Amino acid sequence: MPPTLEEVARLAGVSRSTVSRVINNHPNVRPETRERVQQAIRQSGYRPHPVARSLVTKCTQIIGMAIPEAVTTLFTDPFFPLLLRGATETCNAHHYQLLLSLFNGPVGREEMYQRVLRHGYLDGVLVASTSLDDPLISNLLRDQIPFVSVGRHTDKRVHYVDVDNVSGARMAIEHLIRLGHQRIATITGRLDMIAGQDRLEGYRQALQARSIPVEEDLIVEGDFSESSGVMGMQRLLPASPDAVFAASDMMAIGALKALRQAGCQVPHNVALIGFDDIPAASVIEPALTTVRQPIERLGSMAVDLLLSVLENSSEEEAPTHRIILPTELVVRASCGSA
Amino acid sequence: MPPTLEEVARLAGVSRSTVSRVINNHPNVRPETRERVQQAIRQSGYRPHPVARSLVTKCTQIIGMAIPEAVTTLFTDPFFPLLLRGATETCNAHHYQLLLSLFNGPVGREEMYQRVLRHGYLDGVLVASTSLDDPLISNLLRDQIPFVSVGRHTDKRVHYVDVDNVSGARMAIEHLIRLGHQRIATITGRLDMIAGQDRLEGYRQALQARSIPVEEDLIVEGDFSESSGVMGMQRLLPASPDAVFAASDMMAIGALKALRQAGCQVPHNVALIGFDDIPAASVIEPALTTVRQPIERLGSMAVDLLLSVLENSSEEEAPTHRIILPTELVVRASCGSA
DNA sequence: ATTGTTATTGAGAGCGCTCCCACAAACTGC
DNA sequence: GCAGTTTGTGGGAGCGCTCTCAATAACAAT
Repeated sequence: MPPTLEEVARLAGVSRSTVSRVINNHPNVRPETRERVQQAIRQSGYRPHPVARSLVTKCTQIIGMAIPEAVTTLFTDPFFPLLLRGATETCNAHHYQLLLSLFNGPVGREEMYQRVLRHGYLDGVLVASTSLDDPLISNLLRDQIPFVSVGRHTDKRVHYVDVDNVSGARMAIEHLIRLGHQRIATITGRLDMIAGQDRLEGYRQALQARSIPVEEDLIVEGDFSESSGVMGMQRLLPASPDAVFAASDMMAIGALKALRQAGCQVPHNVALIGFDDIPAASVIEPALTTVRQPIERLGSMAVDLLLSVLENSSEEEAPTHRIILPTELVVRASCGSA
Repeated sequence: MPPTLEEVARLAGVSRSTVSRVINNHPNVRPETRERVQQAIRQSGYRPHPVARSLVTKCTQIIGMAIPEAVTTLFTDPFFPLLLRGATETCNAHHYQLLLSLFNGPVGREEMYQRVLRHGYLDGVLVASTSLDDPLISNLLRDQIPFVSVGRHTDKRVHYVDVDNVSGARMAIEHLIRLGHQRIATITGRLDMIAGQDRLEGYRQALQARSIPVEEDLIVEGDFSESSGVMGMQRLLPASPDAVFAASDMMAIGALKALRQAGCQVPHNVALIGFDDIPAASVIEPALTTVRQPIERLGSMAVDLLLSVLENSSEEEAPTHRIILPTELVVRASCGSA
């Protein structure tokens, strides 16, 4: 049985309250008393019982990371592990804990929501990779649970952090234009996710900025997965693009396979560019030019933002925070060189 | 303010105790009463407060996943995400939660241990990818915190789940032998980790079973990382092996790069085989023959085992559980065909 | 010396729940 | 019909902590 406050108090010859003050660094404790109490704490090996503390303070120092479906997709690329890593590191630094909630599909989603998020142990929630109409977001808003979305969201009330997908995609396309490509196609990501939309938007913006017409038959919709890259590329072939921007590296890899099958050389016949910079991108032949995102920092900033939201949650209406991190073009072999 | 037991009780015209019985499915509640209480629960939208409950039951329904350093390594391959996925899924099924504790390096390790594991919210802990002498394990044993190791451990008291690394490696080598290779080299994993040792052991066993002498200059030590694969291969080249077994796919990819640089064709001059079956394995050229492990099941079984340990923790001395899952050889292009 | 102020401490309530115990009511058996 | 169960219910203590409030001690100001 671990020692309790009471026992430490007895050991130090003071009251429970005084020990509590020492533990929580309250002022108004005489230095001698403080020292005596600390001695008793050390001697007894006392550690505060977090559950008991939470019961009265109403906060657990635990935040949740909620990831709705799409789990299978997520696990094939390093987005998720890196995000997690950034988040846990920042959590550690602030003495918070991270609780992982992967919602595996819509089955039991509502039950899970109720059990885990609504009334759970959590002080706040990080929400990653939701589609735009995900009920999770609206539920959290309705129940007034403090949360931060990893990924831009259109609802005005949602705090979020995101990478600059629009300008990342624009950079990719501008690079292709600089290399002299004219018929630039794109395989988009899921268009019910804001990242998919934004990368497409960047594609459009870059072309328009150079007054290159946007041809709808150079745009096919994918879902970020490799197989959708294969299929997308196959549908794109008749339009004979001279460059392809895939909205994810996995799709770029799929496109590469499809191109090979069709007897097209990359970058000789068709230039190829991806998005994400997954480890495989530098390993495949030819190495993939792509857009890198600061995912780890994204996770880290998401936690920081959530903690600041938590801090001000009692205050008057705080403004909604929106943080956008820059992306970076990583030039490799897959689109040749100028 | 969410409703409490007390309020539900008042609403149903019964006592707190009776509502508690209904919630916890105790028998000895008259059906009519039970119905009336359930009505009140529904009406008030009551949900039990997990923290308050934990304070008295002494369990939180939360288990921790502790991963000591090596985080960087871990995040480059899909071991970690898959393990996490298997674990969370099983947790969900049992209405447990998973708390993630990544120990980023030895800095603050002790502090972290104290804060998170020793006196924390956790009912039990899953420990993954420790080295054999990791103080984490001995600390957990000393403090009698229920835990399960993901990865075999030599201490008799440690419950663990693992994949059969020995037989996986043996299968790989046997495959190479079947293809007629004689000078089979290996780049080992970290030999302070049991997985590294076991894969080397499998290599040895397979050779000895066919009475092929084990030459020490055909064995170089790596650390699972790509760069150690490059370096390992370079050191191996003078011994002119005709086949190489890398104890991880990342190292195999590194070895491939080194071989290419040295002007060696895979599989033409040298056969190459990896371990893990990471996504990149099927993408690179030539596609990598490798040993696949049921990682997701590993995570799932680890949780199951931990929960059963938790259940019997009050019982008399329960036996130590050791679970070994089979691995599977995935034949691709990198070691040619018979 | 007397009042006012501030630093230091302890007592006690209470967070929302579970669970033991007591009690009443209903039921058994001889 | 009365002791001896069994079943359903409520009262109350208590889990380990925080926090308000009152009490005391110490000290400055009049």
